[in-house]
Amino acid sequence: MNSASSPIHPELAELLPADLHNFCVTSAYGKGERLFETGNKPAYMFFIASGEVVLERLGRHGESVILQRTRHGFVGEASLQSARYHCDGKVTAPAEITQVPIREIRVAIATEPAFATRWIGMLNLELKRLRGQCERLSLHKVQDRLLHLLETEGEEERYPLGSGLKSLAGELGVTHEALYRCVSDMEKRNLLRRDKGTLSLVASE
Amino acid sequence: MNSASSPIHPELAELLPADLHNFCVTSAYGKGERLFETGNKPAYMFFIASGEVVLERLGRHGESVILQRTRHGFVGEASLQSARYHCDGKVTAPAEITQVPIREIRVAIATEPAFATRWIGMLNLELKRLRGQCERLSLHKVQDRLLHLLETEGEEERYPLGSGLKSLAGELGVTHEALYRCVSDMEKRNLLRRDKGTLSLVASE
DNA sequence: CGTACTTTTGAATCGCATCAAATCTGGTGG
DNA sequence: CCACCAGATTTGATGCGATTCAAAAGTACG
Repeated sequence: MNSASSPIHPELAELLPADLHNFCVTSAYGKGERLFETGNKPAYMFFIASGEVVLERLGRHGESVILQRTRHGFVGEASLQSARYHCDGKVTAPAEITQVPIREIRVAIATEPAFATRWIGMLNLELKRLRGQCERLSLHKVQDRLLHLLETEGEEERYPLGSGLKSLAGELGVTHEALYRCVSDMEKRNLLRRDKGTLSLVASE
Repeated sequence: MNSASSPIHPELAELLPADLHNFCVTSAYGKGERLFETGNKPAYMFFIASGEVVLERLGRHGESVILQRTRHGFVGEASLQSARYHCDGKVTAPAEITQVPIREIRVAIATEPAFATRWIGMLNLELKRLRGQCERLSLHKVQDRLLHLLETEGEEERYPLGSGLKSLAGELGVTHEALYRCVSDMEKRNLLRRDKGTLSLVASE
């Protein structure tokens, strides 16, 4: 389903050194495609320009756990030096994705200190995001988790739903039923608005 | 309470370039001491050689959330390029800690590619650990979280308790009462052993 | 010895998971 | 264009498990 290559995303162009641009291949991906699977040997790093990708791990009983939902930026950064993927990368909404060969990234890090510093900056941001997610998951009520998400990840207290509330439920670590009920409760109490594909907090006072 | 400096931990010595060793200061810290506080400007990176340190963030209602418990390795790696700390670093068990000036680390990353690569490797490990923690926190039952912890973080299915079950409860995102009950249940059912300061799984078949 | 903290147990309550089923939706092929 | 299907959405009922509040017993430390 991949289409022809095209110019890379400006943010990616700014992060990568110029001599890496030639190794980039940008393609369109359809919903349901896999970027990689658990156990495979990582060969490419994937930059999401648009659409949505989730990192998913399967528990021993087949339940899926959403480790990360990305609509923008790299997924699987941690696989730079790994021998195998430790989760699956699945496209959940039609996406524009640029693949960059990991080997070349490693070389660039070892030869271009400025790039290494930028890469570290990216990892630091991801660490903070993950710490935030842990903090969120240690809240006990669905509403608290949802508010925390809107406050910390939302822009202007608005948060885009990639592929519906169901996938958001996975990210919040609750069942979709619980999230549906929570959202409709909060709408009734006029705390939350839901417009097509976006959740937003209603300004209180 | 800090005592005189001493030779740095071999693992740290291996990570850092030789010319950074002179900037390291190793001291003993007592329980309750703070390495840093939310809002402060990061000046040092802290390497825990022994003891225990937690990263803690206070919710708006004063509840504390444990973001990370470290008994070995760096804490607050993500603050390398941050203007401010976004959580508190608290010593929870008497510790040997080496402080390294952040400025020098930044310089070293920008001038020694091999060190940058090692640093990135460390960040990648931390990312994986955090993803594991998110996975754990999205389990719904205390017992499942505890088993997951023992299986993924334990060595030989043994896991050292730094400062008691209470702090572990925080890390698992449950109340200490729930954890106490869970542990004693599992002991009764002969699934778990608790020796002074260590939890270990009982081999099943 | 007293104080502060952890550990432990008990009882009541509440929120979420779970199971079930109905409705709605977008997309497919006839 | 319509029938149909797979998936998402929504609502309902029930039970379990964790939170919460309370209190007692154990423990470390000055």
